[in-house]
Amino acid sequence: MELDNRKIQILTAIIDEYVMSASPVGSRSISKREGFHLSSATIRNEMADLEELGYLEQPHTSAGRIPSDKAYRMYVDHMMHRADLTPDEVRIIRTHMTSRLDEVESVMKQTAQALSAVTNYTAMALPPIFVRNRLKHIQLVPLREGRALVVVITDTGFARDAVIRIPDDMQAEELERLSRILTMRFQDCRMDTIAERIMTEMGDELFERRAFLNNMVEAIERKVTPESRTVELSGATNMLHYPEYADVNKAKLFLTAVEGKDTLYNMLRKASKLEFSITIGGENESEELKDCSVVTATYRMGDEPMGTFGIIGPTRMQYGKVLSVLEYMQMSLSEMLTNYIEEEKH
Amino acid sequence: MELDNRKIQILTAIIDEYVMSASPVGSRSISKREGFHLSSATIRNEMADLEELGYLEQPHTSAGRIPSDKAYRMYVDHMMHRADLTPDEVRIIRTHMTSRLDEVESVMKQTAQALSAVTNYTAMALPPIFVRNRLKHIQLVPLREGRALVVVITDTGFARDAVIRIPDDMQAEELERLSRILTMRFQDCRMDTIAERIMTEMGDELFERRAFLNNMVEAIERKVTPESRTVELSGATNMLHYPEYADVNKAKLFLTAVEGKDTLYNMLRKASKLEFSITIGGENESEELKDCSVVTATYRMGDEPMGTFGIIGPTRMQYGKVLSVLEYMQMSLSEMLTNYIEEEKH
DNA sequence: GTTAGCACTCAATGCGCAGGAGTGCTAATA
DNA sequence: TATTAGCACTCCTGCGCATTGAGTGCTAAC
Repeated sequence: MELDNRKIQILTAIIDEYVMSASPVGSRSISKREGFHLSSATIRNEMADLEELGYLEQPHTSAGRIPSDKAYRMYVDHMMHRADLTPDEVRIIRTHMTSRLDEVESVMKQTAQALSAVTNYTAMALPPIFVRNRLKHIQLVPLREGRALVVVITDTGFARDAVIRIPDDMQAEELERLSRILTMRFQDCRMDTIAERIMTEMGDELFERRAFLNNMVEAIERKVTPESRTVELSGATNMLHYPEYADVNKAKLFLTAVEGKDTLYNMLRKASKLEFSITIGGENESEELKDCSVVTATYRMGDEPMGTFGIIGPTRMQYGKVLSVLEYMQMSLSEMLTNYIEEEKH
Repeated sequence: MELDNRKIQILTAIIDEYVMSASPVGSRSISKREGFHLSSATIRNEMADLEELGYLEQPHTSAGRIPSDKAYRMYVDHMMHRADLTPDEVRIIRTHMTSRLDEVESVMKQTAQALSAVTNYTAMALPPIFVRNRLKHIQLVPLREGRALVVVITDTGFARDAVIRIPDDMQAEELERLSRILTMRFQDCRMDTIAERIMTEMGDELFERRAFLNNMVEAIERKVTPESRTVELSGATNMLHYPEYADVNKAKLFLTAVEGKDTLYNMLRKASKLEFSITIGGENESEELKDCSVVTATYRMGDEPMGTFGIIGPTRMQYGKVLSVLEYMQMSLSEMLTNYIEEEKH
């Protein structure tokens, strides 16, 4: 026995129905559907087959059927069609995205908010990761006795800075000279290796300034690495609308899992290797998300993937719609960011 | 009839009991308590009086009594005693507070985390508000053709920065000169007035650079004002442990109120005028928090109040413990921050 | 003023029963 | 041979009802 055309049609109908209603689908409701000219008995036979094949499950004997993870997998791989965004949905996204581009963190926050508002699921977003960026410019600015500002600028046009201590005898000219040397020597060096390279390559040369160098390098590293594992999260409570989470304990498990953002961070980092990813129910590594699905997309600056965002919802999810929304958002984010660096680079 | 000593003793006992058990307190359980040598009948009479006075409520005729908001108010104002922190609690707080002081946002995040971990309620924290700080230094750093970084440093030692566009013909020397002039002229000027003052006092003088000035001033304003209304939130799901929120709809209301951080932001801003504040149940302005209590504390840098943090819990809250925890945290934060500026100022 | 005793109230719990949605199987039908 | 009508069966769901027990208020005695 195998999955013929009619079985696929029926399976699709069951998934559609279940996604809408959240309750087990009976044979009668399918046979009454537009486009099916089969009696409920025939559907029943087919459903029994689909169950045997592992695409359907029965909560108990006298209930209808619900799709299994395997069914959703089949659905997203072969049966699903994208659902274009309505003008309304586009409008919702647009009204959320108001931040200026140079405030990346807040852009990502708004991305998450827009996604959760438009999908009614939980949304998350990873800010751009700078470690793979390259150094464009480094500048030390004297502030006052004993303090200076160190500013690094990446090839993607973003700046990070930190106030650092400097030796009392260090003058403006020396800082200026150092800025020039560091910029010249370490331009195009990747941000994640710069700290080490500065110390090994300059440590001996500037032996008497070693402590200062160390200081500076540490400050840069702190600002550039995603130390805090930031994940912008929005709409966690959206999940409480769905009958899957009518039970407080279920809700607690889910909310606790997303509140401790480590799980999400790891998932997104893993997904950042892929343009899009869909993880269904039991495919999730995290125990608490075994009856959720996670859909992610990765945005780029130019050719370089920079960060990932996505949504979490019940396995019973509107995959088509969600994918379209993510695709739209990926496109506009990537475009915005890419234009930004093009402009930066002239 | 008035509140004599015995009534107060009984009321305290009922509150203690109810805070522990979350279920209506009967006369028997009080009469059996250590220290009471009264029969349940006597307690019943007293309880009837307390109800008449508005300190107790009865969910239904054959249930015990629960304390009213008025009772809690009385309790925190007159009956409560602080509960010293256990070494364990101090340790929990310490292990959470690991961030460097110059990364204020992450310090506040950790403050909220520590508070929620140690109290098992929901915690929130407002980062320092810079508008009342004074300018110490302003620096324009040339980045490359058409761009510069503007950095402002406050008397409290914190730096904010933004990338701005500059006219193509603007050279490094001009930026340096401008930095010196701006710093000299507007040093000690309050951050919330600086934008306006720069425009009125320099606008004519630097007529040909007016557009640029405007640009710069706007960028500063964006970074300095708490536009994003950031509230660090932690442990929202802690509330789901309490029987008050066994119903998903209750939970949803609470979590939604807390997720849209505006309510919290406003509450904290209002509370920032007070060293400590306790708001009980119906005293809350926000409808969704009418059966929560909010306890806040304000931390300072030197003499200046800088921000506020606090916890939200069910009205049935361990007020004594919570106040002690907040007091401890207020002290250590204020101390840390004050030392920080002392050091900055030499 | 305090307490023992008692009748009363009312939410919570458990049980049984009817209703209904849905199934699988069989036999008839096209 | 595939489809379908029919039917017995399963099992969740909701409802009504009686039972239980914690707690009360009141009265009368101490």
